[in-house]
Amino acid sequence: MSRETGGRRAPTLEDVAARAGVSRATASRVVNEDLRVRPAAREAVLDAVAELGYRPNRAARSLVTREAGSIAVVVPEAEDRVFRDPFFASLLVSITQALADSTVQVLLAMGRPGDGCRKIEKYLRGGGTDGAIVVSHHQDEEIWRALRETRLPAVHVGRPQAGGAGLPYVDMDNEAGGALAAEHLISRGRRRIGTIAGPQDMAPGADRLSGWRRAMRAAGLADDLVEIADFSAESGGERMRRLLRREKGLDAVFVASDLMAVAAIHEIQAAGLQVPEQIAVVGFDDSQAASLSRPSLTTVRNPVDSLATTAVDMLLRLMQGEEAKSVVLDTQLVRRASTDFSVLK
Amino acid sequence: MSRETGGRRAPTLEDVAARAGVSRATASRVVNEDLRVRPAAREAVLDAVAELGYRPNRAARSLVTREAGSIAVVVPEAEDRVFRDPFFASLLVSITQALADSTVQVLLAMGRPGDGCRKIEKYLRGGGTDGAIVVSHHQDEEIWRALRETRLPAVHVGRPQAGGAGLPYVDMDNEAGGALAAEHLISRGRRRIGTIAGPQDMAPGADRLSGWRRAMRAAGLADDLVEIADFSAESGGERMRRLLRREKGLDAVFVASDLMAVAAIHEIQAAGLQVPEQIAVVGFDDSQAASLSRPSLTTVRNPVDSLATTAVDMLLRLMQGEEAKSVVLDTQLVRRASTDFSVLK
DNA sequence: TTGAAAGCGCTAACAA
DNA sequence: TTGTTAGCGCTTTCAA
Repeated sequence: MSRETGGRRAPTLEDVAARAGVSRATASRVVNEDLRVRPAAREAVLDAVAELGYRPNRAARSLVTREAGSIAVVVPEAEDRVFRDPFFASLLVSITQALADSTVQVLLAMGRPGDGCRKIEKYLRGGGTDGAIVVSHHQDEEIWRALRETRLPAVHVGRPQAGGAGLPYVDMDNEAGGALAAEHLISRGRRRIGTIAGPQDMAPGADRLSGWRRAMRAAGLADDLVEIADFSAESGGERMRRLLRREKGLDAVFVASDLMAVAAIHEIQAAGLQVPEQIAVVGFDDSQAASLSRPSLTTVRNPVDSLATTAVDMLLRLMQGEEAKSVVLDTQLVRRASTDFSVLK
Repeated sequence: MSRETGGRRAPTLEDVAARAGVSRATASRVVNEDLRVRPAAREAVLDAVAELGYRPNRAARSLVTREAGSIAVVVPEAEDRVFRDPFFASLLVSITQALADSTVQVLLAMGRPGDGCRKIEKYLRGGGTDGAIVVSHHQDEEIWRALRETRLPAVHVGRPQAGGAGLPYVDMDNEAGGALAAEHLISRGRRRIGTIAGPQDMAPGADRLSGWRRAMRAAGLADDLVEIADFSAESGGERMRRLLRREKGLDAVFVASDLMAVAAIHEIQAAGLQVPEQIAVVGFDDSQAASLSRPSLTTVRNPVDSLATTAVDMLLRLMQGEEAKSVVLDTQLVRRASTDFSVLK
C-alpha cells in the first residue's frame, strides 16, 4: 500500500525552505498565507514551491493542527433501498457541491445492515474528521453516542426519531407537505380522498400522513382511507389496489412518495380508470420519476438542495464553535397533469 | 474548527502504555496485532485500551506509515446532469459497499465545471489518499498528469478517451450492448430500425452506436436512421419526433439510454402510435426508469455493481504493488414489454 | 519479547 | 519580520 513505489521522495517544507534560503517557519508562513512575511522572502518561497512542485502533507498538518480537513457524510445501517433512492444521491451531491469552495473534503461513511456501524464509529472516534452530517431515518444510538462522546460537531438531515443525542437537524416540513397535498386535492373539488402513507416508524412517513389528516379534518372530510406502505414501488402499487377495492367512490389519492405514486397510477390505469379524470394523484419528492410519468405527477417538492446547503452551513458554523439551531424548510406543491386537466402531459 | 471543544484530551498510546505498565512500543505492537508480544502484556494493553477508550490517531499513523487509509472517488469537471444520473449514484454506493470490509475510507472528490479540478489535484498530490477511482467520460489531462506524477494507484471507470495516462480501466462492452439491442429488434421481425445515440465524443455514445451499426449491416439492413442526442430526456424526446418525421415506416428504435428512451416512448404515444405494436423500443442501462415506464422498457443491462467491485478490486491490487489489466464486462439484454407483446406491463 | 530513541512533516510558541 | 525549538501521536529500527 505504499505510495512511494520507487519514486523520488516528495518535496517537504524543509526542501522548500532550503531552496528559498529561508527557515522552515517562514516557508510555512508563506504557504499558510500568514501576512507578516517580507515580500522578497515570500516571492522566493513561492518560487521554490512552484519549482519543486511542493504540496503540504496533510497528515503532518493534521497532526499538529488537530484538524482533519474533512467532514463525513454518515449513513448508518444503510439498506440497498436507501442508496438507490434518488433523494440520497442528490443530497450527497449537493453536500459535496456546497463544500466545493472550502478546502474541506467529503468522506462517505456508509454502514452495512447488520454490521452495525463499528467501522464508522471507529473512524469518528479516531479523529478522522472534523464534523459529520448524519443521514438516516432510524435511531442510531451507537453513532449518536460516539458523536456525543467525541464532541464532534454534527448535524442530522431529517429529524431524528428519539432526540438524536440532541443533534441539531435540518428537515423539510413533511407535515405541512402532507397538508398541502390534501388541500390541493380538496381545492380541485375532490371529496373522497385516500392516502398511501410511508412506514409510521419513520418521521417522513408519520408526518406526511398526519398533515394529510389535519387538512382532511379541517375541510370536514373523512380521513379513513389510509393504507400504510414502505416507500417501495411494489408496496405502493399493492396498496393502491387495496384502496380501489375498499372504496368505489375514490376520486383522489395522496401518495407519500413519487416512486409509489407512479406505481399507483399504473394500478389505477390497469383498473381501467383515468388519471386525473376519475382519480387525481399527488406524489411527494418531485423526483425525476414525477416528470417522467404519464400523466406527469403533481407532487410536493422535497428541497434537497436547500437541505444540503443548510446542513453544510450549520455544520461549518458548529465547527467554528458557534451555535446552530435546527431548521425546518418549507415545501411547495408542483402542479402537473395528474391532478389537472388543463396541463397537457 | 477545533475538535477539542473544552473536552478532555483523547487518550494516546502513551496513556495506554502507562496504564498497562509497558512501553509505547509494546502498546503499539498490540494495537497493530504484532505477534511477538507476551500474552500477559497483550492482555494488559487490551484492557487499558478498553478502559481508556483509546483509538489510534489517524494523522499520526499516516505520517509515519505514509498511508492515508483512504481512496478517492474522483469526478472531475462534473456537471449537475452527471450527478443526478442514477448510474453515478449506484456506482458510488457500490464502490463504498465493496470497501465496507476493508479499513479503507472513501473520499468523494468532485470537481465543478469551470473550476477545473485544482482542488482535487491538490488533494491527490498532497498525499491525501492511497488510490483513486476516476469516474469520467471526458479527458481530464490535469488529473491524469497528477496521477502519473504522484504514481498514485488509480483506475478509470469507463474507457478513457485519449489513453487516460495509461490508467487501467473497467468498462462495460458498450459496442456489444448496441449490437445486442439491434439484434433483438431484428429477431422480433423489425426491419426499419432507427437509433437515438449519445454524444459522439463520449465513448458510450460512440460505441453503442457503432455496435448498432455493425448488427444492422450484418443483417443487411440500412443504418441511415441515426439521430444524435445528449443523453438528456429532452433531447431524447426531440430526436424521436425527428425520427418519426423522417421515416413513416419506422417500426423500432434503439435509444442509447433509458432516460431518453422513456421520453421517446412518450413522443411515440403522443403521435398516436402504439409501443410495441407499431414501434418497438429498446433502451440502455436498466435503470429504475426502465421498469417504471409503461410499457416497461426492454433495455441493455449496465452492470454497475460489477463495474464497481471490479474497479475496487483492481485498485486494491494496484495498491499492493501488483499489476492490473483493464477489464471489459459483458452486457445482457433485459426483455420487457416495449419490444414484446407477450409481456404484460 | 521488550524498551529507548529517532523521526515522519508540519505548525506555533517564543526569542531575537 | 525572522529563526530556533519543541512538540503533535505514532511506528519502527536497533539494542538489550
